[in-house]
Amino acid sequence: MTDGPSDSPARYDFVAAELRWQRAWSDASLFSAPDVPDGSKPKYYVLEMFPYPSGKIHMGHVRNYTLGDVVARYKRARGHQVMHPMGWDAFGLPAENAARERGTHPAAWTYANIANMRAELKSMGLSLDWSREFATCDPEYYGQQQALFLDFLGAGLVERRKSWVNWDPVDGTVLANEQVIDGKGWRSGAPVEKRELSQWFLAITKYAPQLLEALNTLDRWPERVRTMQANWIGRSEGARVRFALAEPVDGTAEVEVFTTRPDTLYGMSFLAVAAEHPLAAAAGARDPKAAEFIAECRSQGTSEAAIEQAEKKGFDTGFRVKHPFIPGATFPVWIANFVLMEYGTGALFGCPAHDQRDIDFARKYGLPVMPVVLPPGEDPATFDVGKTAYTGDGTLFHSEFLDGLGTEAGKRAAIDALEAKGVGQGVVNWRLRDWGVSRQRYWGCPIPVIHCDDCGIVPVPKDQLPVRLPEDVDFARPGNPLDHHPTWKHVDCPSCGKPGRRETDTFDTFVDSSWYFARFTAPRAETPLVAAAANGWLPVDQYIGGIEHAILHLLYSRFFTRALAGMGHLDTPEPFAGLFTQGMVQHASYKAPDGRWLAPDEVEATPDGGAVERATGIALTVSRNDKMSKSKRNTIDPGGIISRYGADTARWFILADNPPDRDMEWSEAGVSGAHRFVQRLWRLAATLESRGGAQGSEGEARPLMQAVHRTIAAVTAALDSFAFNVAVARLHELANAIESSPAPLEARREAVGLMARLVAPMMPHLAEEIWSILHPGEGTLVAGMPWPEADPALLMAESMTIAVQVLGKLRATLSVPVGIAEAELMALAEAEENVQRAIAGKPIRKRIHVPGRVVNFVV
RNA sequence: GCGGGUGUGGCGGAACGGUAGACGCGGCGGACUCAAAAUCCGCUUCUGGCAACAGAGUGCCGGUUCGAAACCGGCCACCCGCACCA
Repeated sequence: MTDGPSDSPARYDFVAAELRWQRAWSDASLFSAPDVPDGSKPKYYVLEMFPYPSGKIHMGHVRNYTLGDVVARYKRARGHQVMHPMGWDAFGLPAENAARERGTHPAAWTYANIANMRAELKSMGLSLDWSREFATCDPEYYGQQQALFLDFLGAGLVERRKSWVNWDPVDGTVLANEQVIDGKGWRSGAPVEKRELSQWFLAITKYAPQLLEALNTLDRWPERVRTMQANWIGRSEGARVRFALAEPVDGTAEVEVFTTRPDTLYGMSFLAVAAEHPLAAAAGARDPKAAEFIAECRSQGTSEAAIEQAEKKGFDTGFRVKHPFIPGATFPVWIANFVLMEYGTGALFGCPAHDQRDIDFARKYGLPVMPVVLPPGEDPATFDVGKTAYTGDGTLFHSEFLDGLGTEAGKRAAIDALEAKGVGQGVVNWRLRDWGVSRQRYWGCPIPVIHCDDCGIVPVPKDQLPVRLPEDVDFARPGNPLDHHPTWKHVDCPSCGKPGRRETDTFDTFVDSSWYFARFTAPRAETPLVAAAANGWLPVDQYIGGIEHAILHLLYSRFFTRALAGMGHLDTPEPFAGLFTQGMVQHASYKAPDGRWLAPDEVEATPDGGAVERATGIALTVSRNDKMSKSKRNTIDPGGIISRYGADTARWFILADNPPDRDMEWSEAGVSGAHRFVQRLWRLAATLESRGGAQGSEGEARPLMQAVHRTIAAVTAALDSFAFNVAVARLHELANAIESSPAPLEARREAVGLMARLVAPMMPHLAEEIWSILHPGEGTLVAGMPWPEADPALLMAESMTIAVQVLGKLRATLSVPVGIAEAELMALAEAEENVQRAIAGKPIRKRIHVPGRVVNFVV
């Protein structure tokens, strides 16, 4: 048999085909969603986290949008009315960096990037409803966001208070945490200071109980994300305890602490306050050494990681507090760098024996360690702690009226006693802090308020929205361009008409991404949302994005949705009914001995698994599994892959390589393997007629149809459970089965047609191409066809393979008819030569039979 | 530091507590070709053995079970997040 008619092309021309089918889908308007689901079919809203328009799409985008597109196309085929929109998370720091570095305006830079990335996304063949596209930097979007903010204000969900920021004293700007490198400003190199600013906050903590409680209802979210959110919200029961100062300090008579362990009050050996605490300030005013220590804490960086990883340090203020229960006993007040001002009251009492941080601190500064909780089975006369605190439950001792109580009973008794004395009470404390949304930057949504000397803070009237960003801004000067713009901030007070000042802070970009999914349901509306559309489409049925958003973005969006529901904008309290978190895309990175990072195309692999620089032959340090990043130069441009191999190849490789929730490693070899499969499937269809087998008998058709229908069942189950790599494996098996099948032509034609439909969510262009080869001139699009159904009659097997074990070790396998009697099976199994040898004449004590699977003899 | 996760051949991975390694990548051998590419066929966890087969094996140590990659306890390594990166 030859390869087929000599005039048939031997290769699939994916470049022409992909463009052709993208146009056909667009002409048929297959992917546009109605404004409100019309009820003809169940609605399904698929959404991937929208991209930041950095300039080019990266592999993480390709993975994210491929996953979403598989879901969208599959659900459409399963009879859903699908909404699958796309937009741009377009505000943010990089646009300002580009403006400072290259002199391009942030808006021009951003919209040029969007144009480029839109074209790249279109080349992927995604089944998106592009008519709903918007960018968060469109005034039509951020103006509606300003309107929402005014509603938040009206609902009492906005507060203004002071908080600490990273300050670059040379550049005169606030720095993001990522702009602080080793405690220094990334551009100026100057040591970063903490500075206190008045900032806008959204009162997410008012929703803390609901946000925690409702995690139980999110049964299509990954367990780990729910756990992380629950820990982040951090509900803990404990007590607030007011310690009287031995001597009043600046008129203050007491310090309040929060503790989750009021039962251990008798083990107290010190009290510690944060460096930002008023008592610390009072100490600083009295003692230059204290002020020096506070300054040192202030250079520590504002992130929790930086604070907790820093060496534990303290300073004894000389102030003392009285114990609430022990008459006459007083304890020193320290300033400690591990106490967070934002958590609890910014002060804690130290019980070294039963808290690890406290004992580290106590050992370092020679403070007493007094055990008061006796672990089960320990002797009170001998129990002591060394370097490790005992943090578990036990029986209280050395604790007067608490002696003999267990941990829980002790907490209750201590709280009762504190309340009776009027020096404390039981409280629920939350780790969650209010959301600071102020940013001192240009490229963000202006916060729509005006400051007036007489009226105070005045909201911009809704009919004056949007508050547009000025276009003529100067990035040459350091600081916030809005603040030093000559005219923009000078406006009259809307209330009294006297000269006032615009707020020059803009919103955190997380605000932009906290409601975009709702705006997609009515992207052009003159109000932020349209209730009928939002309620019709929300919640998002399947949301897909990176695990790095497990907490902040997802929690902020949940808060926003609840707040919007509370204000009557929509009905659904939760934005995302289903969540899938994808892994990162990684690539090996290559570093030269002189510290240069080399791009993959500058590198040659060596047989021993290493790599050398192609130009010089210098051996390189290869590090596998590095996150793709510009600084390590290990990024692969998806655009190049798509033009060289086609979108289907890129999509197929990304799906085939590994489970989508795990990190994946991009490999050239894997891509070319995927492309081979694309060509092979196409050939299967294109050469069907010429491959012989037309004379095959009807009897040979049945095994092939069984294979096809088993594949339908397996691929359906795999797609339902996000096991896309397994779906790919099953389709490989089916291709193998079709190629080697002697079935007649018609059966093979049917098999290839069904295969095309199964492949369609993953490789949509190839599916159309194959379908059009099999059904020339019909003009039907696979993208509009229903999902194939597996025929139960073809799923039944005639025989099965049973594993035969002796003592759990495999000794033989048996192929038996499906309906075989147990006794007959046991006899056959026992008669096997290998089984007999393993039994070695010993009596069989037990026979275990797992139907359809295994027989195990216990001797 | 705190919180969360992951770990299976040379590589990516598959496996309702029931035949570990499906499927693919890579490699080796062969066919076709003047040759190459493309394509096709075979082998490919490790050790011993011509083979039949036997032993070992899912990060490490221990446990539960007739049977553990999966369940439990204790470790190790790596990855993600930590509130102004998006």
